[in-house]
Amino acid sequence: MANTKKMDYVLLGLLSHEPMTGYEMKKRLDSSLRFFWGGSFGSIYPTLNQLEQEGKVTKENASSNGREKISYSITDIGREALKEWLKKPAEKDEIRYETLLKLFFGNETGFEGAGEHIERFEEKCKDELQILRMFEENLSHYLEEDTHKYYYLTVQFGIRTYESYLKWCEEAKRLIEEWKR
Amino acid sequence: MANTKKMDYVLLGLLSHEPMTGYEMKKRLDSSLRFFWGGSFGSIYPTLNQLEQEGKVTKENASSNGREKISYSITDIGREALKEWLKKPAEKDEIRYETLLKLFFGNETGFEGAGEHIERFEEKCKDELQILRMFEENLSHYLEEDTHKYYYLTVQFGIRTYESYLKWCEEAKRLIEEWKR
DNA sequence: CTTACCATGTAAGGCGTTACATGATTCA
DNA sequence: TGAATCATGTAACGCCTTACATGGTAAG
Repeated sequence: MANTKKMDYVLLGLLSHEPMTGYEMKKRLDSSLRFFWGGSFGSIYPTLNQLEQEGKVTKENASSNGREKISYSITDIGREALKEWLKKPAEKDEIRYETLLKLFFGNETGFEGAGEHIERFEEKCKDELQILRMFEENLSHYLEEDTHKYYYLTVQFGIRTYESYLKWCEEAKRLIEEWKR
Repeated sequence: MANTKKMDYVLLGLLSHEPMTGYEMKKRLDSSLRFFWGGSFGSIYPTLNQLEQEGKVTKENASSNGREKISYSITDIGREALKEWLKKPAEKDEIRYETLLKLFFGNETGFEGAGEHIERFEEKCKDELQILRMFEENLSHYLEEDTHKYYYLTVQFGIRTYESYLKWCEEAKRLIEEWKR
């Protein structure tokens, strides 16, 4: 149950904001949602067809100049299904950090190796934080729109998180130096 | 590549600390590693057999009083494979938070619904934080042992993270109250 | 004219959970 | 005596990524 697919709700959610193509949905997953969710074309397109058969979305040919393009819109049935799901408590919040895994078993490679993992992680965090701060800045100009408010909350979450990751990096590096001696 | 299975390295890593049974490995996954990694019996036992066939672990019958029990130990080949993997940069650090997903699409259910998700999340965080602080307290008495040092770093990571989550919860609730008016 | 991007889709295969199956021991 | 825990394992099934396949347009 906790491991059932969520892609249908993700797509319905995106379409609840505005009609768009599958390609555009992928872009949203890679930008706005990238911090806490993901997905590939291989799961987007089949799910969209399934949603159409269930009457939760409608297709509309939006091709222009011979470039194939399908615009999807959410239906009342789809919106109801989305709302129903949204009302239920979140089932699973999980993190999977290979960095922490490698750190946990760090004894095999020693403090040197552990330090390298932390430094690489630190760089990644700085990059992500920069992206999130950009989102924050952009969003701050459009906070009147309600959908942006929710987006803003998730961006704040990300910023807080990465900031605390960076603080941990400092502390961890300090501890390791201490242990090296 | 980033999505190849890691279970073999997880099990090798656990066995690099000391020999143990598959059942015990599952318990470690559910305690020490629970914050950043997971796994079920359905993936542990088959992987252990695979590792044995690859010569990376050895089995030893450790049954007592008719209770079936198999103790696994890591071999030199296994330790080499583990080290090799540990030296490589982490490929994927990802979070999947259904809570944030539901929050992101919060416009469909409004501030009330969003607030409820945040409060449930807050409770979960408090529980997790309490567990982590217990680990921290226990570990602090045994920090001379090197393996515990690495464990300690990951616990610190968890504590920092949940603390910042809780701060975000406060801020998010405050913002929502403001927006409600 | 070539690279990047827009755009849709399928097929294969791996990974991992859930559920099932079995049985012993410990503790209340 | 019943529940919880120890202990191992398999089978079915679902989900998702990767890779492949195709073709148009825009920009440099």
